[in-house]
Amino acid sequence: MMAKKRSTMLEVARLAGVSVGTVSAIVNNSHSVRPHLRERVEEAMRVLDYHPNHIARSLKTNRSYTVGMIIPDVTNPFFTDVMRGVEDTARTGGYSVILCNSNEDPAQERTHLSTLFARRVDGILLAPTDGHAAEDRLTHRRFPIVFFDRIPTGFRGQAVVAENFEAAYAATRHLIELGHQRIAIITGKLDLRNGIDRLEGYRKAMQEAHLPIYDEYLQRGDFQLESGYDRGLRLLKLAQPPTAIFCCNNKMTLGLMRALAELQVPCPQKVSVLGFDDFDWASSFRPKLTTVAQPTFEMGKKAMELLMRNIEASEEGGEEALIALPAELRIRESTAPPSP
Amino acid sequence: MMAKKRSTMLEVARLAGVSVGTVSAIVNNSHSVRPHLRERVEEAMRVLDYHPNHIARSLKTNRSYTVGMIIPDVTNPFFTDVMRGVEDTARTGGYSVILCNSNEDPAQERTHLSTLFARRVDGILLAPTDGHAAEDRLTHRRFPIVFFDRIPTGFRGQAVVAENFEAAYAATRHLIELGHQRIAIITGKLDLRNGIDRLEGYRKAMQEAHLPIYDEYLQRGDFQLESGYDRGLRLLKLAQPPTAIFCCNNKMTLGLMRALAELQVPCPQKVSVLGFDDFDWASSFRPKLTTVAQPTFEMGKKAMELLMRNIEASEEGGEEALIALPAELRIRESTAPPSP
DNA sequence: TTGAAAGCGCTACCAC
DNA sequence: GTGGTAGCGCTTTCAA
Repeated sequence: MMAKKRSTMLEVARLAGVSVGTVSAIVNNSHSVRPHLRERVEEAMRVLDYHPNHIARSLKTNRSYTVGMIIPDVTNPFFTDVMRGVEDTARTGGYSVILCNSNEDPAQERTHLSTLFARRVDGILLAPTDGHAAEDRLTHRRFPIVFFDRIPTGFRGQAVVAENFEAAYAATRHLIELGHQRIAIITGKLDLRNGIDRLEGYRKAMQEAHLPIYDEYLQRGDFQLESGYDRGLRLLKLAQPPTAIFCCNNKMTLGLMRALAELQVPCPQKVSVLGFDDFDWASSFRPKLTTVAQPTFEMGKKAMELLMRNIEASEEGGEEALIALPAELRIRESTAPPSP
Repeated sequence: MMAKKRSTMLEVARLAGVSVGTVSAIVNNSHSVRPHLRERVEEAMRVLDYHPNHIARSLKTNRSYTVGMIIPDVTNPFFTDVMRGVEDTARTGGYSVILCNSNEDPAQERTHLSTLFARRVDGILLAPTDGHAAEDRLTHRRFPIVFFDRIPTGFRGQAVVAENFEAAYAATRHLIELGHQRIAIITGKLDLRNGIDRLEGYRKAMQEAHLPIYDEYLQRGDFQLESGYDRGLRLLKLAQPPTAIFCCNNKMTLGLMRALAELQVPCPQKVSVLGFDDFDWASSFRPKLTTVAQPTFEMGKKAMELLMRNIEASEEGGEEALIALPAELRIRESTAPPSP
């Protein structure tokens, strides 16, 4: 069941009684063609069900108009929301995107990276699984690559992220203003700058308010559901449990909520929960989750725009660019003043 | 910041003092080459950091080793779970997958379809947004395409789906056995076979139990969150509301739960909820959701395997194939006997 | 076993 | 504005 033989530009040209150059001009809108010719050509394309052969074009132009996007977790709505922004922008710019899932596994990330190079993608969008992706980047230096959401510590290059520090600061402030004093945090991976920045935002707010940060209140997670569940359990079983928990991403927040339910700890009556990342489902929860909403679609859009500029730029362009997008605190029902 | 110029097969050939044919033979292992030549060539490839140009090969062989996958909603974990199965299998077979999001919009679906054709993907995996995709398929007859999850009514071709009828029947039976008599359903799109089959499974169980199906209890949704919310509200505000609701996909179930919360209707005390599609988050809910779990990863795997066979098959193969995978009822806390 | 050469379908350049 | 044509890098005959 092979694809049936497709018609070529030459066939279209013959049927319309013009040259391939003219057909090409019409397909690419490269220069103007007299209306009646254009019409005839368009008719011929319709008749022959002509679809331009992208492969041939790529060979000639040395551009595949395809980019690769590697994300750590396809089942996380944060990343798929970003993907929507990427795809939207890509389509507008005439690019397709090959989506790869690294499953939070550095080895899979590497494999995908080299597959993408072999496929001659014009550029790559990457949310790395750990802090070592920079090395890969160096290996392929001068190749258009834009990081998003997550960037390795000490990274220099092009990236689009949220204002993680500011957002975490604002989130913690909200908890403090509610009257909480015993505020815990479940952090993300700390070899990634978003993980660190969120922790630092929390730290600054706590210090400013002269609130102590107990070691047991600082739980290190890894952005995955299990770690939220596990650290949550640990926190709740403390002799002196926190009255509020700031949880650094959506998956971990889900795990945390599971832990609360299991221990029958009422939220927000007994403990307030504030999660990073908003998602469709956050407001379907009981209680509705208070969250920090990142501008996901926007992040994808900006990242893809940056990448396209990057690709289109001449050999020169190696300029660094770190775009930080503001996030928004959405106060709902999972945060409340501590019970007396 | 263009990718740096890559070396070509001709350059390798020259450096090694052989012809391009010989280099090609070595790269593809197509026929044997004398050891000392092979060595010289391999050395040259190393020196020049040669990577075969996949694009040029595709142009010649008319195979891109890329497939397209079109799903209606990237943010729906059901589809991304299927995607994981697809990607896994694709990688093993040497294929890459271009993921496209139609956003439940037939127009976007069409656009993607033609982009994919232009890119000369070797085949397509499709979960259509409506019942008309078949037409497109006819247009591109003999092109390897495998449907999954959703298939247009009256469709003939290759597809992988869940045993929707059986699963819906079992789900409804569960509700009936719990003692419910007033059981409502929020259906999916009814021009898609999965939507219909789930409705029919429900219908059969109801009829067998001699339970009436009131018109107001049969609410037609469209697989999107809003419709679950809206139909849920409608159902709950009925003079005689149902004591159990069977909701035909995950997104709508979320909407339904939101409606319940808003109206402060306790679940399962006042009304039981049984949702189609299981997902990570289902068990983080309060109450934990009783669901029908489809074998998502498996579905992706099977669909990709079918597609690859399809692609590899000679012109002959037009055999139809409808693979139906069993689904599993996961009883948790959102279903209980009706209150007296 | 190896080399020479003809394209794959398209773009881009140069005449006209 | 339009047509002719030379490749892009590779695979694949066909001779030698």
